[in-house]
Amino acid sequence: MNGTRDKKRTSKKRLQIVETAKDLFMRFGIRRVTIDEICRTAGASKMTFYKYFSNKIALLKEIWNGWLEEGYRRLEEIDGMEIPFREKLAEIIEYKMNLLSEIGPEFLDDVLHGGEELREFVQEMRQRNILRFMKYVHEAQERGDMRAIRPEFFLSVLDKIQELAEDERLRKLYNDDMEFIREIQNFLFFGVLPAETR
Amino acid sequence: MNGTRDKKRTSKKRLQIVETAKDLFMRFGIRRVTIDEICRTAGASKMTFYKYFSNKIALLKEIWNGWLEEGYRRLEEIDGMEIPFREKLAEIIEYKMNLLSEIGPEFLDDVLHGGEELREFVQEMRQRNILRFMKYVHEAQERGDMRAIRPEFFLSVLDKIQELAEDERLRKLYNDDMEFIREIQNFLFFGVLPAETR
DNA sequence: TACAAAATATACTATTTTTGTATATATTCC
DNA sequence: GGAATATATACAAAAATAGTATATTTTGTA
Repeated sequence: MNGTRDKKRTSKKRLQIVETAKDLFMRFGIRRVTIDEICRTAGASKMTFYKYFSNKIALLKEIWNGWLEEGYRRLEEIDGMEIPFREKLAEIIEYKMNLLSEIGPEFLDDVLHGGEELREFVQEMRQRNILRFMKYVHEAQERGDMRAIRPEFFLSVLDKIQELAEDERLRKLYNDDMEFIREIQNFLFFGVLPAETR
Repeated sequence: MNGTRDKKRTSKKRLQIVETAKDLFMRFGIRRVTIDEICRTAGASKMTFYKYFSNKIALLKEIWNGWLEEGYRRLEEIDGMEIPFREKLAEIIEYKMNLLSEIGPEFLDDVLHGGEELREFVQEMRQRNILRFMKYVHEAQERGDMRAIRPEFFLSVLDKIQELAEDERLRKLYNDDMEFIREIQNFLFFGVLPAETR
């Protein structure tokens, strides 16, 4: 009577429910997707759903958590690579922006304007995320890889840049997404001054 | 007391409601979008909505009708162009496929699996559409622009081809949409045999 | 300015959807 | 065969949505 917990977390139907929900949430946001619809699409019965999750929010939290974990793993993976810091930063930004565009604006909207509980959860997760990343930035500065700006400032800048990246009208001014991403990266790395003056 | 009807159909808010609904319907389908949401997004009050439309279906019918009218116009426009018939057909197909991909699968799903009334309406519109197109095909055959296949058969073929075009897995096998569309066009024009044997 | 048309705000009821649970049955897989 | 897992169905409670009534405000224009 040991592996019960583990079995529960890896059951076939459970995984199917999670994957289906992920897909639907990403396409339509959260409020537009009903539990019934998730079950139908996943080919699972409602009872099975409630066996594993107490409600839609619980399921959502698990999905969100999964993304964060994946993000941590990716961060460490990138950090372990034998490339200059600048390229590491570029990798991280690209990863984040791709994830963001996959997740889609509807999803983020619903999370941020959803109920109190969800907003709190996201805030908390964000906080933990930030702490990890701050440590990372600090180490980079110690090594001399980054200018001595305050980590808190850097994080706020990243937030603003993310907002920029989500601006559709802006994005449309570029021929393709890569060009847009590169522009953002270059600005982040070098600022606005031409190379000679630096 | 004359232009009342016209004024009603061209009122600013009315147009805004229609445009907003179009956008939301195309992105999320019909059932996922509430009247309240349309009003909020359009910056109109619910009373204004009900002044112009009796319900969501009525609004939808108007939108659908608009697309059909646009389609007719485009058909005539293409027909009037000074290009070979083959290219006209290519233009028509491209137009249809683009419209279809803009509309999105969620929309079509909801229309087809929606209530009785809506299905009937769509059937009726389709019927009218088909009659017009049949006439077009017939004329082309009279001019010798098309092989003498039966127009009904040709229409069924087009239906099947449209189903093909909507198959995501198939589409993914091509580098880009244009290559995919061209493959379909070529098949439609020339069949499967190589040029020498024709 | 003054009027009529158009739009809004608010509040409310009826309807429909969705949620979450209970119960009895079926399937799967050691 | 038996435990774990999944299902079907039906149902009450809760929540969302639709649609209406009434009173007020904004807007265009004669």
